[in-house]
Amino acid sequence: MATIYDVSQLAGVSLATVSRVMNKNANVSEKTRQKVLAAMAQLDYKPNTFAQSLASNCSNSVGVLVSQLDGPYYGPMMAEIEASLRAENKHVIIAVGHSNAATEMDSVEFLIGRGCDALILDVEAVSDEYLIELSQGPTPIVLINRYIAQISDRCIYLNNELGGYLATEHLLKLGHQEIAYISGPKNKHDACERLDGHMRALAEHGLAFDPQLCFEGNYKEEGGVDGMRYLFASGKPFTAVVCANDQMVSGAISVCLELGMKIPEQLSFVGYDNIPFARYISPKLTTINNPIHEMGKMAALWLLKNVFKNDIEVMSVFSPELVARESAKQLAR
Amino acid sequence: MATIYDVSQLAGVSLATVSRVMNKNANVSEKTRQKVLAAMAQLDYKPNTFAQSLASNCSNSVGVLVSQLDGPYYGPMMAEIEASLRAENKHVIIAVGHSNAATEMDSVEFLIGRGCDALILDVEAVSDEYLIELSQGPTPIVLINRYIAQISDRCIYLNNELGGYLATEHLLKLGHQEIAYISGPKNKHDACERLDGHMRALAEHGLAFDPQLCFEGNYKEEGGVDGMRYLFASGKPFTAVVCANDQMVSGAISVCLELGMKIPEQLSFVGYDNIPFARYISPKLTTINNPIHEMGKMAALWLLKNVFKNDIEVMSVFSPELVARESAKQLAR
DNA sequence: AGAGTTATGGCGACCATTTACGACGTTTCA
DNA sequence: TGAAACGTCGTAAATGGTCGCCATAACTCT
Repeated sequence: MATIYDVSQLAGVSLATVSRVMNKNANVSEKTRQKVLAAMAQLDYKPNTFAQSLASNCSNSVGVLVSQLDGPYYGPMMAEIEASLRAENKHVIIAVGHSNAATEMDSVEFLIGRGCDALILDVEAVSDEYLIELSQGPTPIVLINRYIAQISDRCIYLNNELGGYLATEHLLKLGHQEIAYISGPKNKHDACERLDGHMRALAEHGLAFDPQLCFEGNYKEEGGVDGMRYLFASGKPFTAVVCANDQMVSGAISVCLELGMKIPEQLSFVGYDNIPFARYISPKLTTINNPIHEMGKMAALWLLKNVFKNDIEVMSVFSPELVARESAKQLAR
Repeated sequence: MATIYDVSQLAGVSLATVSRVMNKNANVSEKTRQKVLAAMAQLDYKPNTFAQSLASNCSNSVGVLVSQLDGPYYGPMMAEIEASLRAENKHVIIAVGHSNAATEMDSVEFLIGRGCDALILDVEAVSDEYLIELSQGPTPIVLINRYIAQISDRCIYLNNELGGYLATEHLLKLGHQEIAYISGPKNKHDACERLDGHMRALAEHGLAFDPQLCFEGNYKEEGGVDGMRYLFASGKPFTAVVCANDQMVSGAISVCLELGMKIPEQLSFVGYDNIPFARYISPKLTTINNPIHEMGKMAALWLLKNVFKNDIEVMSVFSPELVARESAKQLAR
């Protein structure tokens, strides 16, 4: 493999000049530039990445830590992150945190130890304090799907509380008064925020929140299954169910269909996330749009601008929006 | 940041000895070992990854190239790859090929150029010859979901032809004779193989393959939607549909449900892949199990064993299996 | 005591970048 | 004409862990 030294020999210039040609931040005459370029082409020269990283202390890599890789949620986000960074020749190193504090911290250490220039974190279990301290370290971080006031400029998130509010408000507008709720795990920030929104919507309409009509699911299909069985077993009446994500809605609906119920005629459902499948399951899900892929893109662009100093414009913030499809229906009187 | 030199000074030994302690492949007396370890702890010494990579010409990273990151298919595979490699302190760099030959080759170059020690490739557009040549290069590769005879030891794949056969055979056993087929893109290997299996099943049962009952979809939900509309418009009679993946089944079924049809009473469906959602959509999908996550794990373990020389046992091969659920039903006479 | 084994040190190669410094040569302007 | 300014390019050192090779020691076993 040809080295920069070989190139300098062939071109008849010094090492420094070859480097100057490659990192076009210094003045080099056009004539020497061409000589060097020709020598590089002739030798099929490719800079040694390891030596570049050592000397410049920059690996051109970004670590991305997500809670999980399976499931419908993170794929679109990863896709956007990869595309945006790849376009600027940065590579993406992935790690999975499994929504566990120890694993999340271990993953952060792992990524930093591997020389990532910056991190994109979607973490749920780790404390605010940890992240604030981390943000003061040498490796820049961006938080996705989480808001911490002290480092708000590094937070790219959706107002989950508002989303939860919109979901329940939609049902209230359709005349529903007895609304059950299948929550995500209470140790996850977004799950709590969504539930808060639900409770605020109830309160603003003068309705009491009934803890017995609230079930803590696991954000997976089984969570919806379990939640639905719990709600039926509770004996409490309800005409609509809000689920904290679409996967749990699909599990919940599958239970109802197995019991021979007609959805949404007998029971209305509202989900959250608007995963790609939401429009293909039956009935088509009414849900809250969660532009997770755009958030991924925004995180990547933020890093390109603020860490890699690219001259890129970063988009503005977004809001949750209701997507009304078929799974929620006007309450029959 | 402390360097290996600082450690050697504090411990009163040479650089070489410190290195020997870290890379426990040489004889070091227990006494010096403890001295060095103590010095490292005292200085909170962390080896510089970049220097390690430069000197050892090994980055402890594996490049993973997949066709896409969104969709339900690759998430589980990535999750297993990440978990298996992470357990051995290897990191995963991702790239997306978009089923396009130029992009795939570019991505391979990108990953190799970044110093990956090995590659896991799920590529569809690139030619066999390219991959054979690549396999002879300095960077080891493993192929997922593709079989090339000349490098069969590096291929981790499922017999797609057999899977296609099993799907159609299941319907034949249920009495169906007029079976439509919604294929994946014909430029993808696995799509062709699955279709081959379908045709073999028909042939073995003395049935002719009718090209008019075959539609080339795009492996996404819309492909199923388009396929279903095409089939209905064709005017040809059919009692069952095989789709080359589950996403297209869900699209196809959604068209039928919109038309007020009863599934599976009026039309049977068999899918392929057994994606997580398959059991939560209504009706629950009868499909071919595609253990893509296990294949990911196997690819990772193969690399750990053959490239990183870990003493790990790699699992054996797998076969496609039919998962009979609700979307296919005995033909009423 | 001599032979064999184990432990350790020294050294150079690996290789692109950055910085400081200086040496030219050319241009510009007083 | 002389000096200052500027563009261009070279030199040299530091960055930092690994690995192989060779040279010493310091043991252990007959």
